[in-house]
Amino acid sequence: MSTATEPVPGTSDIWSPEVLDWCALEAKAREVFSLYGYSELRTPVFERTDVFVRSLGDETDVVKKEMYTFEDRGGRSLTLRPEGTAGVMRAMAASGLAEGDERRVFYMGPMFRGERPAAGRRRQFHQVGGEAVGRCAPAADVECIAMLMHYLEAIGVSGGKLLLNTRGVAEDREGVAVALRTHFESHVAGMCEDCRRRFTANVWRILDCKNPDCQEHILAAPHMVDLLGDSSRAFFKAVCQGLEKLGLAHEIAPRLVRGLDYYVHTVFEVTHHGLGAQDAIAGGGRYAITVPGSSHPIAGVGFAAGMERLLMARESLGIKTGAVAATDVYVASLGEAMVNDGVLLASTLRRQGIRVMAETTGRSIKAQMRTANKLGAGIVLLLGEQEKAKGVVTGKTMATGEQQEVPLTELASWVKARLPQG
RNA sequence: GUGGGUGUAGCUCAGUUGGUUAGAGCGGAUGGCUGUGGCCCAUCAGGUCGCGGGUUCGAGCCCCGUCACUCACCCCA
Repeated sequence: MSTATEPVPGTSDIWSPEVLDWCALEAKAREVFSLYGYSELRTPVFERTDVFVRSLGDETDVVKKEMYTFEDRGGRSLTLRPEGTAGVMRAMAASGLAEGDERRVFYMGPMFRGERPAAGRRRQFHQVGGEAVGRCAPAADVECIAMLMHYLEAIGVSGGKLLLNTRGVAEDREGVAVALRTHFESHVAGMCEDCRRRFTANVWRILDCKNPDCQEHILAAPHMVDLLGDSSRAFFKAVCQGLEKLGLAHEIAPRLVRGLDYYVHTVFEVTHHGLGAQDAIAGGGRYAITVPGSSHPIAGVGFAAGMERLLMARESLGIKTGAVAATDVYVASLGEAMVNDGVLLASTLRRQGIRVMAETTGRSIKAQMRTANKLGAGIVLLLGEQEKAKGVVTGKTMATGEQQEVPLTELASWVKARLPQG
């Protein structure tokens, strides 16, 4: 409510039980990705700025206006990672990736972009992604996409639409650019300001423009696939065939180019209805990235999925992790003098693997019972002067209301026998 | 960065054409005779009406600014 206690715009506090949904996404990621030979990699949350500028391309929106960049005390320019791939490639180069070596890693964690927040868009958001480097082959792309679709299925996100396109090999790009410029040359004057700039800076991106004034010319533009050389076309065709072989439905999206410059060949996106205007839940493609300080480009294919959006998709499908009771057992201490005995009792039971909360103030028994009920405790253990004198506690099963005196020596097994899972 | 919507109790929201002590539901605390939860009843706590100016005899209601949230554009996860 108060401005001072509000988290910074575009960031948020994630409380239980929502955290349980996050844990479920993370657990499934580790489970599914390991089936494909991927291992987890944790890279720093910030990198030297040029790691991103060089990898993503300095004409991209991310680099131009969305990065959180700052100087450290030594005057180095550092940047909070706006995506995961660049850092992963830097780590690959740092660890010494041998020629011909193949590596598969996955990651998950926060990313940062200084954009205006909206539905499904935060300044700190979270991605789970995977990268397979060292092989440039259509089957590698197919497997990467297959793994992503497998993951979506595993977390219950059905109904996603896979969009596919190709950007071809680097050698073809100049030819494509020339063809696109030729097409747009006569129309560019009547197009939007961004497109006029893109025309000289990065023609490809014109295809991405959503401005209605530009649509007519964009729709008339030649399709990417038709402008590419034979080898690029063959690669793309092989990817499509591979997906068909696995029964993975996909739709060719001729104008899908994606926002980052490092992509070559295959690019893809998975969209999902019912998320609001930001309907992409995952995206990726094949890339060739030369990290600063390294002479060879690293070839790979990867994807990233937005965890917030996966959660939104799941919610729109009615999937929700149920709230879990805060505790199984509540120790009610009758009177302040009994509190320490109650705390000791709780401590003992926890060593037996039982979830216990103990009264700390010795309020009225009524108040304690209300608390126990609210916490969802299945069992309440009452500890008063009477019980202490006899070496027992009064155990009450909340669902039935029945209660009995239980000797301390038998307490752990008595409780365990009455817990949900035994 | 641009535009729209919103901002009243911990939460969800009422609040009449500006009018005096700002309300409800939920939640919370306590109690309903000796040491017992849920249902019910009662009492209590809790609000600088986002913040700052202005208009007015008088502002939660009107005006301006500002901050925040939210949605959309741009772009993407």
